Amino acid sequence: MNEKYPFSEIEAKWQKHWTERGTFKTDLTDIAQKYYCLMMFPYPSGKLHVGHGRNYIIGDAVVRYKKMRGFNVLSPMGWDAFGLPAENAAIKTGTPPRESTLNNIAIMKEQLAAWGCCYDWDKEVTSCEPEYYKWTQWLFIQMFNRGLAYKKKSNVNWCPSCATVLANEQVVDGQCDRCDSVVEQKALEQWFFKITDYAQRLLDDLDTLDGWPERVKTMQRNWIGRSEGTEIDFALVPREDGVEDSKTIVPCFTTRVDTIYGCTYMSLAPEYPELREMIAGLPQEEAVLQFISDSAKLTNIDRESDSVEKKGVFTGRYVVNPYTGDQVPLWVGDYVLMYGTGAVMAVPAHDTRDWAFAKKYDLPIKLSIQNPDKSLVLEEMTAAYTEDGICCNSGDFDGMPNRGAISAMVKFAEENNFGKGTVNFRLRDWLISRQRYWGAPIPIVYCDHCGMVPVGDDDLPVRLPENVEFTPTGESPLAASEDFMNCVCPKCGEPARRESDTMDTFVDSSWYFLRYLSSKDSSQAIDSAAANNWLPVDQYIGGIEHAILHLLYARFFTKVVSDLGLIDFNEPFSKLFTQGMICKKGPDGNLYKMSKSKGNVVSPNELIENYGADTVRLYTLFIGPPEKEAEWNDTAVEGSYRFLKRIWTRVWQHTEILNDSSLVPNMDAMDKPERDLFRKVHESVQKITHDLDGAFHFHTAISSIMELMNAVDELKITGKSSDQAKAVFRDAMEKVILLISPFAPHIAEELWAELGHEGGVLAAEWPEVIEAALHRDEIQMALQVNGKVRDQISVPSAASKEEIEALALENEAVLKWTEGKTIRKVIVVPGRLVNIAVS
RNA sequence: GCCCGGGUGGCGAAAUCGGUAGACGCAAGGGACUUAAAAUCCCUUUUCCGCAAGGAAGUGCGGGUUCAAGUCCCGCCCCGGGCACCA
Repeated sequence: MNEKYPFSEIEAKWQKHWTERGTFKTDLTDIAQKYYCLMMFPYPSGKLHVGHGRNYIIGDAVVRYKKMRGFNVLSPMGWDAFGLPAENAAIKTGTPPRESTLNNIAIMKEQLAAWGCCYDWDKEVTSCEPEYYKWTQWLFIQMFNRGLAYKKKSNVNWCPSCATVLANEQVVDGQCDRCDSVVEQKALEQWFFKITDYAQRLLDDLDTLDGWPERVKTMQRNWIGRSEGTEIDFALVPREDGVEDSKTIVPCFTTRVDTIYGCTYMSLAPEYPELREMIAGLPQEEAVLQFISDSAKLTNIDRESDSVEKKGVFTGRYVVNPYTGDQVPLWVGDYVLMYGTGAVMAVPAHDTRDWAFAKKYDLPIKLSIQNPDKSLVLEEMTAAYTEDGICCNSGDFDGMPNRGAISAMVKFAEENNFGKGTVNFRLRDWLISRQRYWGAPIPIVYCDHCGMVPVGDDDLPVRLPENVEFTPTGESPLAASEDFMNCVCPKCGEPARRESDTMDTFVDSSWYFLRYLSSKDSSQAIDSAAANNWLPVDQYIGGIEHAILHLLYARFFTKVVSDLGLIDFNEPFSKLFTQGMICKKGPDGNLYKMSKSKGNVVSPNELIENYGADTVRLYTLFIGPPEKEAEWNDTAVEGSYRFLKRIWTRVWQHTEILNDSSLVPNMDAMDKPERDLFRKVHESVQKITHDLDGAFHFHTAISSIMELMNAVDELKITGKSSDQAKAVFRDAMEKVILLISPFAPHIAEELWAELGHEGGVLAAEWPEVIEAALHRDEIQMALQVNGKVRDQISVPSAASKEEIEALALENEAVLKWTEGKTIRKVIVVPGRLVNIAVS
């Protein structure tokens, strides 16, 4: 053994060892104690930085810990390889997306290995490879056949100058990031997945996810946004010029039907399908058309925002409030989005936004809820009254408490056939088509005779053609490839055209965790038996930024695949851990999440070279609570290095003692310092095990190991120490090595072998707590007077509350601070403190 | 704007159930060892008053509950994540 800590040597040695022995290859048939640990697979963006590393290091530490606890752990890895950046790079540099992506994968794989992060690479998936996307396409077809994939018109960001669809990321302050033209909203035929059919199940099943962070479940609940309300049909008043409308009913959804007698106008979304027809030829037409095109330049966030002033325009048309028979004006409002029915009734007296809108455009306001002391006077109101109260001006419903009136009003609507009680969700269907090249082609064929036809199973995959022009031309890149577009109809065999859109990359990542179990199986998408054995995933680990979209889509896919009968579970991930991001100050001095574009990335390569992977791992885990964001500090890395070196040196100094297996600790033979260290060992084991099994608090686990090492050093062991002292020291050092091994595996393996153990640290058992070792004869307690600590006393651990109180009351400091005062109360908290309240 | 988090020393942070605020580490200062440096080891390190003993204040801000509040309640301020085509 070398006095110096030769990290490069031992890290290379053990990484090779793990690979050669297949330590992380998982036998899928052994499911008695299975543990599926999954880290969100990365997008191959280039080089990994230390911010990415947090995810994999946390995962690897969990994998190693669970292995030591005897689990058969599955830890696979893959690549979310389709996406916008590779396509943008191709436009810029000319390197085909496939080439740059595969390059990046090779680099990132090496980096993972250099970190000591180990996976079962036999099960690797790469979403841009035909072997994978064939089955993404197959799943699309299953959904199409079940009516879960459908087409409809929808708005997209459109750059009129580039003649191309833009991703939200490419729109900066309402302008195209390439040419600065003002971006518009343009309605195009798009593919959707009917996730709204699953809204209720996605909501209900959140209650079963006990292993998910509460905040993620809350975010999903709010995103799904279930609300109970009423759908009411307002009849469109016929035009005076006799032109007939194709639709004469304007349905709207409201959660506040109790206010409907105060409805004084109605607003439509600018995208309302029949809007143009409704106003054609009216004097208001020009103004409305102008308004529609102005609204198309606003983002949804601005349109929904309460801080941006809402605009609207009168259509010239009226609708009838079916409760009152009154005609109310029909407006268009930019705050109304084309979701749900695309129409909202407006009650200015009882809705803040309607109040502001009515005041701005001088629309009538009508009171329909009176407050409990009946003191509301419309003329004196300065804001909408949104509290509960009593219905007024509401016909037969007058005098009813407004909440109670809702069911009566719904009943009335149902009896008179103009409305019904219904449930509305905020969740919208998932738009999955992209007018881009670098994605899985949507496997649909358009035939003049047969219409829309899914590609047959035998003809899958629909391969992405190479040699495609990526530069924007106004069409999907695939549409320009005649070889790709021309095909024959799977049904009638006549010449047909392919769908030229590709799928959202979220589709690829919504089922990869199912594919790992049979990634090489060319006969089916999912091996049902293997999936049923291994899923749900026991532990999913990834960034909080995926709290809603990815996790919701993965849950949706799992339910669909379950409905297809391919799996017998409903939720993909039993436990979820969301880690915080690593941030660092950028060149401008501000703190940002680590990313290439902010110029604040720290590469692991140099750090690993200078300090070793174990140091980088230890520091990454030590930086702070893993669920919170953390700021990277280059100089603090040194501390982790020093600690590992210290462990190394201690073993090097005492190899003789540490190799003497005849030294066995015996609690009866220990003197006080030995007994204290022995207790500390077991307190540490208890604390660290708790940290790893609970909240994944690696940072406090590592602190505990540091404290334990401080305690070990206090024993000041030498060759002349007693056998009992040596035995306790030896026991403590073995525990230190085992406890640190999930975090710093290379040095742990090396030292474990140095101590004469065979079979590797992963095969060693995780230390068990000896309860008796935790016992103390005396405990320290604080003495407080009026909540301020005035002294510390040591009391026998078996002392009763009365005995402790008596000891406290005769304490000198207590006497001093209570002198001349009246003792009101004495509170004894065993094991902690005594508080004496005086006045 | 809406939804979800967060705010504790010079810095990263700890405090598991309302019970001794600042564990552990970084940085800084002092010292030992050394021809010297590195490495290592020891000491100090929330702020203010004090030679000291000791005392007072203190967990973003303002209020409240309690014997006791970083922790619970009400109202603000600031920072981060998400907002459906970045992944």
